[in-house]
Amino acid sequence: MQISSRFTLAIHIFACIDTFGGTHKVTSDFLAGSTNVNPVIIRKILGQLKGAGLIDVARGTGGTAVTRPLEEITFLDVYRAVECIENGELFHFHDNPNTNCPVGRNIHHILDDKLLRVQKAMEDELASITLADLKKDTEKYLGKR
Amino acid sequence: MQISSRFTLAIHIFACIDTFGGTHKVTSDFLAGSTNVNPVIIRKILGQLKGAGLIDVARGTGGTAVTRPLEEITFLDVYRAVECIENGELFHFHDNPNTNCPVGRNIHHILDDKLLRVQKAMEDELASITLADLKKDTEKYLGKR
DNA sequence: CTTGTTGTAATGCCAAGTATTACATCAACT
DNA sequence: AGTTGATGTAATACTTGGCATTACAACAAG
Repeated sequence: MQISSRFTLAIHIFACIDTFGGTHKVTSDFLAGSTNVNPVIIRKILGQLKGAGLIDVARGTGGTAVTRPLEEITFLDVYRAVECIENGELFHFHDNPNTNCPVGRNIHHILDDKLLRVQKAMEDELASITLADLKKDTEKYLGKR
Repeated sequence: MQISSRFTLAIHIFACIDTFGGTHKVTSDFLAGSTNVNPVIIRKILGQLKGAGLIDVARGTGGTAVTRPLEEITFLDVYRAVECIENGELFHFHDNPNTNCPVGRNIHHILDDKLLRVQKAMEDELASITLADLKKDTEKYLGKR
């Protein structure tokens, strides 16, 4: 299974705030237009990002802004805000391995640390990318055309 | 979304082959017993592992064996055999970003390399673990009890 | 040719993602 | 104060993918 598009949507949202935050009011409808995704879905994601303290959303009047300096928000922050995996575990384990079988009884002991290592490698890489990097590259590509 | 349990199931299967391959005939029913998963699902996974050239499955008579030395099969090989993600992409992108919006038009250019880096970090870590490691740790834990 | 097994199709169920409609709530502006 | 344009959120529906299950054809060894 792939990681839900909520993550790429959230990043897209930040790119829009970076780009249009100064000139437009960035509303859920505006974002829905840019992403081509339903405004309610956008609002749900905005709610998650807000819940994680990454953005402010102006109720009533509308509009969105980032709360912290862009260098201080990583892709991992965004990923965690938006990806509601149970226990934060990347790998889904089969539920009830047979405890009467020595392998079934121990498979978690055998595997858990390895899976965690893989997950950590991915999360470390996510943590190495910040919204400042995103903004820089967004400007680079928008400048071209 | 989490990575399907097919992956942990496949690893569990290899642990069973390591442990019982010498003494039992490792059939889909046997594996279904150890994993507590339906035999048909097991056979489907066995088919994928076989398709990837990682195991031989004895049709008719039954039983399973690994084709290569364990040091030469990595978790990444198993992951790729079993996880049928389209294009092998870990991240799911929203489908039709608005090409009339400069951000929507460029979001793929902006993001793709970063997402690939994250995916590669994960896959490199998967590639660093072999079935020989799995066997070693399986023996370690089974020895204890 | 019997037996135990694999390969696979058909079907069903459930969870999660996404779309959509509807509406209450809110804050600014007139 | 009322209008207006937003957000927050519930309800509903659709689709997809994972997994379970039944059934049966194909197969290989005895």
